[in-house]
Parts: sequence; C-alpha cells; structure tokens
Amino acid sequence: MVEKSDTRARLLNIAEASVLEKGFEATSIEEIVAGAEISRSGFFYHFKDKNALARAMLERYIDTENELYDDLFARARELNEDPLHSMLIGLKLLAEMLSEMPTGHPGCVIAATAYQDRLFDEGVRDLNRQAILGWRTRFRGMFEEIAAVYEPCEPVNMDALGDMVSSVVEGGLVLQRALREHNNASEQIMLLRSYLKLLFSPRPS
Amino acid sequence: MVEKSDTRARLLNIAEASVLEKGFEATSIEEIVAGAEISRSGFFYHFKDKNALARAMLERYIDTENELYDDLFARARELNEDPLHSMLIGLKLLAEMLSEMPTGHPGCVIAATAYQDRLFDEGVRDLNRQAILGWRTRFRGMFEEIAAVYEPCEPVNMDALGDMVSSVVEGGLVLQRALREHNNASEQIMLLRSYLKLLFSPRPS
DNA sequence: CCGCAACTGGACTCGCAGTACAGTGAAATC
DNA sequence: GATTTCACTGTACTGCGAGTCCAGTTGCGG
Repeated sequence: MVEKSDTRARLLNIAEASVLEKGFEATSIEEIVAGAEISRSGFFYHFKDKNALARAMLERYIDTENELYDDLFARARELNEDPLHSMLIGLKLLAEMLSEMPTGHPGCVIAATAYQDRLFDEGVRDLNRQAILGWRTRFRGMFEEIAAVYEPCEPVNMDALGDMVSSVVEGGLVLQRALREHNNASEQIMLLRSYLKLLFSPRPS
Repeated sequence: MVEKSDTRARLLNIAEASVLEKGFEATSIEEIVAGAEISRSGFFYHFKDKNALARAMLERYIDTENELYDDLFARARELNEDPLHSMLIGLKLLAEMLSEMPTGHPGCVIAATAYQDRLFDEGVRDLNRQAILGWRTRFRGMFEEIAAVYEPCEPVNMDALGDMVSSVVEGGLVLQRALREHNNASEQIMLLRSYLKLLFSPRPS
C-alpha cells in the first residue's frame, strides 16, 4: 500500500484551502465533499469527525512547515558558513518566500486553531503546542550557535528570542489577514532580521 | 438617558469573556443569555444578530485599547521628555501590564475576528482594519519623532515599524494562547524594545 | 468465490441562529 | 389618569450543519 487512497489527500487539500480562506467553522463538510465529489458518508469514512480532519490538517501542515525550514536554512548555510550570516540569509529567503505567495502563507493554520481552540479536542491543541515548542527549540539552537561566536550586545532570553521567529510570522500574518495587504509578514521578518543584525554585532564599549 | 440600559453592557461583558476564552463561534447566544439572566428574545432586542454583537464588541474593545495606549504613553512621556526614552518606558509599562493580566490580554479580539472573518460582515472586518491602521499611524508618528532626534542606524520602513508593535503583540498573544503560557506577549514586547534601543542609538561609523 | 476497502444513499437526532409575533409590567409623557 | 414607549418574556417555527446508523454497492486481491 504505497498510497492510502488519494481521496483522503484530496479532502485535506480542499479543506485546507477553505479553512485558510474562511476559517475552520465556516468550512462545512457539505462543501468539502462537494469539492471532492464524494458523498457525506464518504467523508465520515475517512474522518470520524471534524476534529479528526483538523488534526490531520495540522499534522500535515506542521510537517511541511518543518521541511520548509530545514531546506531553507540548509540552503542558507550552504551560501555562508557563518551562523549569523546564514541566519540572515535564511530570514531573507523566508521573507521573499512569504511575499511571493499570492494567496498568503498557510502559517495561519496555527493561529486559526489557537483562536478556535474550544472547537477542538486536547489532541489538536497539543499538536499545535508541540509545533511551536519545536520551532522555539530549533531557532534557540541557531541563536545559541550565533551567540557563541558573536556576543549579543544586549542581554536576551534565548527562549523568547527563539519564539520571536514564530511570533513575528504569526503576528505578520494576523495583520495581513486583517488589513488585506500581502507583505506585512515579510516586512516583519525583515525587521526581525534587522534586529538580529544589530544584536549580534560588536558595539562600542 | 444617561445610561442606555446596563443589560446591553452586561451582554457585551459576558460575550467578550466567553469569546476570548473559547472563540466567537463556540460562544452561543443561549449561553450569553443564561449568564445575563435574560431571555433569548431579550438578546435579539439588543442585537439584531451575532454580527451586531461582534461589531459592538470590537468597537468597545478598540476604544478601550486606544485609551490604554493614550494613557500609557502619556504617562511614559511625563517620566521622560525624550521621545526615544519615553517610548522605551512605554513599552516596558506595556510589557508589565501584559504579564500582570492573569487571564491574558483581550488583544486577541483582533486576531480572533481576523481568523473567522467569513462569519462576519464587511462592517466588522472594516472596523478591524481601521483599528490596525490607526495603530500603525500612531506608532509611526512616534517613531518618526524619535528618528528626527536619533538617526536610525539601519534603513527601516516606517510603516512596517509602526505595524511592528501590533504585530509583536498579536504574535505574542497567539503563542500565549497556543502554548498556554502567560508572558510570551510581554517577552516579545521586551525584544521589540531591545530592537528599538539598538536601532536608534549611535553606532560606530 | 470470499472478503475487505472504499465508498453511496437515506433517514434521523441534535444544537444553534434567526424570525415572527403576541403579550406584559413599569416608567415616562401628555 | 390614560396612553405610549421601553425593555423585555414566551412560544412556536424554519433552516442549516454536524454527527449517527445502517443497509447496500462496486471493484480488486487472494
């Protein structure tokens, strides 16, 4: 069994697009099955309820997001060995990627579930939590590596700094959604980049 | 008519608390009226539908948020005349305020509506938009005043920098909700503060 | 040929939003 | 003192979407 029915994947694609556009609650099962051209019963064959759908969506989303970060910062590291400079390159790449996405980044999935969490069970909420903690660890590691070479010129909480990447992306995406603009997230990333540049460069003593 | 029935305000209070805790869709009219001890019909006497409730909540929330910013940065300005230092004081006060709120800040209202926007009509979405644009203008003005005295040591887009305050607050609140921690927003504000400190201080040329 | 995976179809329950509308008690207005 | 208006209550009804139950179908692999 190489692929476990492409119907399931199709349902996830349609659901994800709709959830990102309108929110989870506004996305009806009716409409998902209409898009996938299967019956309502077919949907419930694949997902026991909307919670199961949400969980599957989140899992898939987190996986692709992690792969994206892996690729992006690996590529950045190839371009420059230095931890600080490769981080700056990575953030630039991330910002470019965000502004090139016409419909906006799917990053919203995290925020979207965070703000409707009572609709979901503990499992979904925990997935969300683990994903953000994962990013905290990922970026804190990278920042520690930088700090080992370049003494930060201000004392900073490394966990908070690690979180700052997620925070800036999520915050930017909130603005983007609310303002109906399209490059706020990318601009905010560039400001974060500017901060890191200043933070990790030698200052007069 | 000095007060226009306190029932309306009670409904808004109960609704706001519930929306912040569980999200808008998960908050039923049934439950609001139970809390306020009135009948369902009573609710519809005050609000024609859930959209009207959302709009009233947002309006009230934006007003109090603006007053809060007015007070806070006015107080900061009293403590220090200098635009940069009063900004730094203001952000510190904001961070302290955020971490002192046991239940978490209501700032989420903006993000909550942004992520469920198809549930709302154009009026609600526009209110949201105007509020964020208002904050952009407010903070951009303050940053321009600072920049007139302290040359920023990196070129920055002033609109984006103005947005950064909202972005950092919203992003921090998303993390806070998702992680079930309670001072992420305040930590993120402190990192923004650290950025501004570095950005607007003279560097070696 | 059997069995299982991947469905379809139909009927039903439940909760929630929203509508309609008649009625009521108290206070303000004439 | 009668009348109007405000701020509701109560009942009854529509409609939608989630979720359940279950019987039946189609195709494929052993």
